[in-house]
Amino acid sequence: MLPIAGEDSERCDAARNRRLLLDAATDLVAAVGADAITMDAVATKAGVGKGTVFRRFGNRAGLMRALLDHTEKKLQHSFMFGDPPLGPGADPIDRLVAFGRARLEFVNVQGEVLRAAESADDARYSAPAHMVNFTHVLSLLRAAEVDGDLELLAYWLLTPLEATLVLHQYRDLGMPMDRLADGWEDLVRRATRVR
Amino acid sequence: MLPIAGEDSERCDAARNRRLLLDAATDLVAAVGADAITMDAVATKAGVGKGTVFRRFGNRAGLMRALLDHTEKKLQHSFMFGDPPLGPGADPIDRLVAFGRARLEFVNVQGEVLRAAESADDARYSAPAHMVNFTHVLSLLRAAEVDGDLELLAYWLLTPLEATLVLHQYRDLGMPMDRLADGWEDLVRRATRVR
DNA sequence: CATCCAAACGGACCGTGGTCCATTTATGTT
DNA sequence: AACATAAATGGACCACGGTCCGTTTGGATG
Repeated sequence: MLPIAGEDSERCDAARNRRLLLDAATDLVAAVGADAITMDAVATKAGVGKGTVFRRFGNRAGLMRALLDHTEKKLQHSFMFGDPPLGPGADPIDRLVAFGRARLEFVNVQGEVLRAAESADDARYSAPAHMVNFTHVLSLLRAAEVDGDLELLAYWLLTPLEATLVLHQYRDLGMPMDRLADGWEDLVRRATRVR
Repeated sequence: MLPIAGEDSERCDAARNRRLLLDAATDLVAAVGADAITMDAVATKAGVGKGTVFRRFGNRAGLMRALLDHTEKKLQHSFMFGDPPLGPGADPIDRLVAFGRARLEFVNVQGEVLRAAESADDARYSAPAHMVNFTHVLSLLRAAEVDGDLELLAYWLLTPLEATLVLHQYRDLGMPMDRLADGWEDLVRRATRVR
């Protein structure tokens, strides 16, 4: 059998279990919060063995990433193909600002899961989701003809949007999201001002 | 007995065990690297029970923080009382730049331990060491009469110096430290340019 | 339908971080 | 010196992430 190009053919029982696991995980997140979830609990709730969870998702962070996948893809689609100012057509710097605001909103909603997904220790900055964001920011910086070390700048413009930091500022320090968003816009405009 | 004000009186056996543990941990870090160290191993090597390790340092990150304490204090002393451009006397922005360079050098040397100390999940940005750096950066920004949301700016200027990111850029991506340092200086000068 | 095997499965098992509490010990008081 | 007590100790214990491997199963082939 020839698998359709790019399609990840998965045995049907495997696919069914993936769904069971994602549904179970979603329920548990809603019930007790992402931080309190154990892999055992997910497996049990889905009615499969623990080994299956790890075979599917690799580790805890992988499961969290999978939970975010759908939403993350939607966001990616928005800034790649959606309407301005997020999507193509608007001024690159305005798009960048819109990206940051959208990302902050994302963190505001999916915060806990996002933080759990980011805590992959090793592969935090090489995770696909981060790479997509990085590439996007970098290309916007280039399009805006900003000068300087744009790769580094792209990395550093993304760090203020990381869930761990944002959640700390928002929840522990009580900084409103608006403040973070406005501050980020200000940072972007300063950092990208052509010399 | 009245403990001397501010002095943390510690029973002498406790103090002795603290030293034993720190020495053991230092040796182990040198021998196998910070990432490979287990709390059991430290306890055993020091000849004490595991409970003692946790009583002293709270958790793994706490032990790592304790390992860094001496060096970290020296760095703090340098930028608070040392010679310019790191210490007082120089232009605030120049001091800020010097701070970043010194910090990057610190990460370059103590990278692994620093990363292990930062991964405190919850209390990463409220750790004393981070607070000191934050306060310092904030006061420099104020001294330079930079405008804008200086608190946020202080947070965001510190994130490029975090061990996890720096180690990724340096080791995984092969970015030389000089590049990071120069890039950071550039970022600082842009972000602090008075409107 | 019978055969075959790569893929998937599940749960026992392991290592490690962290907790608990009965026991020991340092130190100030009488 | 004997006592009192708060602090310190240590190691059994627990929970959770992650691995391993003998067993089961989907589904392609003849």
